[in-house]
Amino acid sequence: MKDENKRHKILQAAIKVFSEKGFYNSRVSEIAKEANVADGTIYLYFRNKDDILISLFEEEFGKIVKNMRAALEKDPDPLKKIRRFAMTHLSIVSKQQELGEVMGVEVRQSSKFMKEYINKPFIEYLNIIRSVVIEGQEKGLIRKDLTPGIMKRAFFGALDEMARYWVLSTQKKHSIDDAALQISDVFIRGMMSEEARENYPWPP
Amino acid sequence: MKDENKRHKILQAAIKVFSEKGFYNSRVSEIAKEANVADGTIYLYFRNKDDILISLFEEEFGKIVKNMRAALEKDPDPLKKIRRFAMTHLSIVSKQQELGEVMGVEVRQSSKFMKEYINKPFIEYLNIIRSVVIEGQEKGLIRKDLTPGIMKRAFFGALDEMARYWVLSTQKKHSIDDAALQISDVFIRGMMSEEARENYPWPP
Amino acid sequence: MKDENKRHKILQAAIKVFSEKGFYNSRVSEIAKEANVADGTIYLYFRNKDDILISLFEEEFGKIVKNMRAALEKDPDPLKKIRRFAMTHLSIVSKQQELGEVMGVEVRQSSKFMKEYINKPFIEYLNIIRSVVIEGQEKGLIRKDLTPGIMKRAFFGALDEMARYWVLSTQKKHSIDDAALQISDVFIRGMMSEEARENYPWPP
Amino acid sequence: MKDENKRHKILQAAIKVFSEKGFYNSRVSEIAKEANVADGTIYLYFRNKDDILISLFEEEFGKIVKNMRAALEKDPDPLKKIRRFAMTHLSIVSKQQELGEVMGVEVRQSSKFMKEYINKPFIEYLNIIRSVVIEGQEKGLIRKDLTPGIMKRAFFGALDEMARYWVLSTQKKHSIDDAALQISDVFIRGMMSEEARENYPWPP
DNA sequence: CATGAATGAGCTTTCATTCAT
DNA sequence: AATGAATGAAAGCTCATTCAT
Repeated sequence: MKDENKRHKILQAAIKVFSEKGFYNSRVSEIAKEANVADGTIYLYFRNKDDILISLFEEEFGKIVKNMRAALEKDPDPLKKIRRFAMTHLSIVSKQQELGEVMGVEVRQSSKFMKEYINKPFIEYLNIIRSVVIEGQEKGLIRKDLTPGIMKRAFFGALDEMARYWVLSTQKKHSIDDAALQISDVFIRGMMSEEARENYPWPP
Repeated sequence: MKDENKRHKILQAAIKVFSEKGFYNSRVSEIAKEANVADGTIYLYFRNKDDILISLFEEEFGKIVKNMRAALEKDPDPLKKIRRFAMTHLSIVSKQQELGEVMGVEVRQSSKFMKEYINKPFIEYLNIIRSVVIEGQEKGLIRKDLTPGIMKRAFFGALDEMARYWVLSTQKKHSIDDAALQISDVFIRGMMSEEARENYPWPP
Repeated sequence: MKDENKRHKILQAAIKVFSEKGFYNSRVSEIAKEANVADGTIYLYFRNKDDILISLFEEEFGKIVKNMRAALEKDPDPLKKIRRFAMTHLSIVSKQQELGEVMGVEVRQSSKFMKEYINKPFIEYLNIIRSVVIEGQEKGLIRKDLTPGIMKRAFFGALDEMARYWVLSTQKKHSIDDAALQISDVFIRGMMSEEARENYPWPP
Repeated sequence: MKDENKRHKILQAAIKVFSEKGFYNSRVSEIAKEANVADGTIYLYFRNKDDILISLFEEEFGKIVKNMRAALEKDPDPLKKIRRFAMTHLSIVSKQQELGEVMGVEVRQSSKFMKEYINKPFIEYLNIIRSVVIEGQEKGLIRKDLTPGIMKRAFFGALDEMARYWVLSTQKKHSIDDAALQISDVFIRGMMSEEARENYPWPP
């Protein structure tokens, strides 16, 4: 198993095939064909079909988590971080549509057993939002009566549903950036503390 | 009618089985067993396995849409309608956990062909939110720079992600009502127009 | 699973196919074809391919054990029982050549796990010989310094090797009855006690 | 010779692996691993997997035949030769358990095509017994009404079944030497001519 | 209308064998 | 000569669907 490159080729092929047909309607042989390898070769790099999806999440989602963290470091302001999260998230999805499709569509489908595996990086991703919310609360910018654990899911859910729509719809009605701005704007205003609203008006 | 009753029994069985194992990991024979009918009987009422899921959505979702419309009519105030939507949505999900699970988990998984069928009642459901947002904008309560089509998805997505978490998690950390209140509160404050904020303070 | 007859048909087909190609070189689809059923039908009656072989042994060998016991009851004399065992054994094998082939050839090949299952009726069969030897010893006809557990295997092995040769060879050099007589004769004379040799001359 | 040495290493590995799992449940890659060579290397020394087993028999069985012949030469007396055959056979099996296991278990399993190859040295081995029987008959020690071809199979079968039991059973009930003595003793007494019994009493 | 045994297409996965290095 | 990654044919098994009863 010299060829780390081949593993990557298979994962890329899997993203494409899964995004087109969904996990359960995808055939291992289609992935092999798309990756220009023999069916058997897949099994040199992955234990089984499930393992392809799991690896996809662990590795690709891992990268995304890393990139997101890097993107947010630029902004010291938690409120701006929220906006940036939205922009970055939807930009990732729009740039890697197929990956986005697999993420958004497939995360929820697999058997509950698989969900455990998949959830790890996913929860990590969600917790980026949670950290920002907590940071905002500590700095007095976000209302303390809001539960960070609820906010992280609400915000992610809002973006994710939007992304799914955008990715699946053939004619893109709304600009994806516009959606990111509107959604983050609503969340920021909605979560802002009273003091912040006076001293630190939004939009900046 | 004996007929209609058996069809219903099958659909109820399908909800249970799909919610436990997911569509692709459910066997037609399991649904038959759960419904206390023979495998073949299923095919007297449904064209095929896909048709069971499609019918599930059309019929069960249809009821939900109807109930939601009825629930919102009680409130003339668009902002309160938003809160009520959240409360009702999460209450439906928590009361009919299995159906909620199927809705949340399965809507997104099936082949794109099926999605079209499933989408119809789903879009209708989303458009309830859209109408409320438009109504709010017309009454000057909601900012006019927000796109109703984006808001409907963002709000639904926020609630849905929360519902999914709540439904799948074994130990329910957050009260589902609390989540509904916080999420709707953030959206209402976030979407409110400047004038409304002065004349019509939130929470009421 | 109404049709007990169909199960039997499959087992008969399996005997034929296994005897021709050996267990590992037999295809489930070949058995299905030979039995005039669909591939899937096999799995309504048997858990898997292994289960076919296991069932074959449990059921067919069971019958043989029963028949052998019945055959031996006719003779009160242990020495004559030994001869009859040989005659009956080789006659079973020669009449049901294919079954004999599967028995002789396949018993020893399967994984050690399977062997346990298969061994049960086999040991039972061997123990028929053991009982006869013990009976002979009690009656003073067979030397007491011979271990019944060794004799049972030696005698069975002698017959079995002969049967295997006879079954596999295309041109049958030796008459199978002649072989049965010679082998049992050698064992009887060889195991006889000194007193028996005087009072109870062999052949009778 | 480096070459011949590697070939030998592979055969030794094959004996080990085949004896543990059986031919069909053994993987070529396992043999390669056990022999510390690459998978592909095996195919420099053997045509295919079947060829490994065939070579095993031809070469290892060949040695055994040679050793057995040498062992028997020490005894001029055919009856003693029979006893020595039993002792030597079971001692070989007990000393080279793994090889014995492969011999006993695998000889009979492979496809009929393979059997032809395997049978050659096997028949040769059997014919050692045959020669002894004939020699015994010529010297008037063994009854002339016994067919040497039947006796060779019966005697070998008796020993082989014992060996198989001894090799496969984890707790060895019977001493292997004791078994060899008892079995050969029964055969010798059983085959002895009347005159020999008087002039040449057994045991010597 | 209802049944459930039977079907067989089609899937994932394995593994003996090859061949570029 | 030696390697071991790559191959792809082939097999066991599943399960949606049918249809004789």
